[in-house]
Amino acid sequence: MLKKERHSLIIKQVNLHNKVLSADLALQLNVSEDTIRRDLNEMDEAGEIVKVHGGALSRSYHYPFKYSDVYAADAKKKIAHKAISLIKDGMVILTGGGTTMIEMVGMLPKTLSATIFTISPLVALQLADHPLITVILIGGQFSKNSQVCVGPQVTGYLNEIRFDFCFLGTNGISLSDGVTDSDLDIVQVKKSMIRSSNKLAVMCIAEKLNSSQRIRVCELSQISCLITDLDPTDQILQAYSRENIQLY
Amino acid sequence: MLKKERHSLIIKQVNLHNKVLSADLALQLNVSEDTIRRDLNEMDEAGEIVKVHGGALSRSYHYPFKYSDVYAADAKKKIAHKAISLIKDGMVILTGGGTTMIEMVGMLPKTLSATIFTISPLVALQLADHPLITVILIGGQFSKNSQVCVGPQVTGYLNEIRFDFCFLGTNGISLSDGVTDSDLDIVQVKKSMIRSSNKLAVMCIAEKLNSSQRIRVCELSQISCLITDLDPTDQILQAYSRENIQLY
DNA sequence: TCGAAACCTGCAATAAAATGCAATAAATTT
DNA sequence: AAATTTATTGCATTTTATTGCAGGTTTCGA
Repeated sequence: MLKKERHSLIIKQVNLHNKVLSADLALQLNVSEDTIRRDLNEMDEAGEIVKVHGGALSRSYHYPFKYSDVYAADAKKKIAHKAISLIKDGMVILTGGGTTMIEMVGMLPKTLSATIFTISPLVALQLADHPLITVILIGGQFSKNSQVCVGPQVTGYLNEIRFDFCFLGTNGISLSDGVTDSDLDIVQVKKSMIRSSNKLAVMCIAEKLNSSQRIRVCELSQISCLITDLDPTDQILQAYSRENIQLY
Repeated sequence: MLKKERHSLIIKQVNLHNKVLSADLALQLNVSEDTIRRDLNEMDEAGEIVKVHGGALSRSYHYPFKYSDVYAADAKKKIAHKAISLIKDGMVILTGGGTTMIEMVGMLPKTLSATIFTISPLVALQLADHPLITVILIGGQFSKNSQVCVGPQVTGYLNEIRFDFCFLGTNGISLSDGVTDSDLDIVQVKKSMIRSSNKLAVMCIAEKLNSSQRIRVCELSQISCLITDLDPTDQILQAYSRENIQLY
């Protein structure tokens, strides 16, 4: 039994059950628990699973989305705060998902009246106690990774409507590649979202600036506003300003 | 049971009910209350929940609570458990919202493969870590009261598809009025859901049996299965059995 | 204020992990 | 092909983690 072979079997197990016990794996794969532990540690290093005492968990299981966002929470709050200033009474807005977005809608003033279309169930739920905002959840296949709706149902639906403003979070933005993402389904939806909106605001924490993912979402020229946790006068941002992007 | 696994389960409970009691968790997860307390303390440290005397609260929603208000999840668990036994591999299922429903999908065995359409964002989210179930969230206007999607978008969409089974919770069911509800938007959606499904399973806790709300959802004759927390042989249920309803 | 319930602390039993080491298996070089 | 290096594995030992329990203390709600 090759090590790689073992690893792929372990991944399968983890994906299927969301958890594995070292002892079980040792028995199944007919190696010592020490070997399994070493395997799990390597796979944890590689980010494939999360090693815990006694075994391992799938990443999605270990970090229940809602609270994984202690990460860079301050930055996201700052961004959310700036984003809100762009929203005016009566606007029809389209939003993606992500912790920053959830943070943002949670901070919307109770006196603001607007219509928000979203592909994110969490965004909708967050708005459940807002008195004046009408929420339309755009349905489709639910992507378990990103916890938003994707697929042809979503893109087809988006074709029929025009929005004032589209708010998107991103994991990659750079001068050379524009806005990029790692999941093809998401990218297709984001492209539709951008196409259907008059203006596009991209929200990005500073550390993701000038980094790229695999798949292109859009060019810099399509962005109206770039919202980061940095000061708009920050050196790093000036190159984006030259692309006709309004900085916040 | 892995410690982190327990933590994940606890977070789910907290998100679902906004609060948990240590004693309940100890029973459910089959560990001592001391262990639960240690878990809750750690999770509080990590910022995932808020520990309070007697249990824990969700971070986003921590109001003080008394010992007196214990949520009656037991009945709902029983119902959920019975409902699951109706679901077979490969089925295409439609579900409404409500805590019982969320409880149910959370308990679905990881080896079950099925397609679940739902109007409830919470149901979709609850299924995010299920390896084999395809989730389609049906979009539309998000109803803030009931936390599900309603409106013409939903009913229109439902017209196009046929489902094997529809699962609905209800607040009112009686011999004279059939299934009833208090929210017109919801009722319209429920009617569509029933029309699009071959079979209808209604889930109802015992105390709601033989009670009526304002607006009619459907006749008893349209119900295939009635799932309660009572024993199917219970006296109260026999009248329903005479209506050709299968009792669970 | 009182009694019950929940809490905390330290302790012991058990289980899992880390570490160092030797044996074997693969890969690489000569 | 032989020799050398490197990687992998299992085992023994030590260290750490997890858990339940006993006890004394605090908190809660009536």
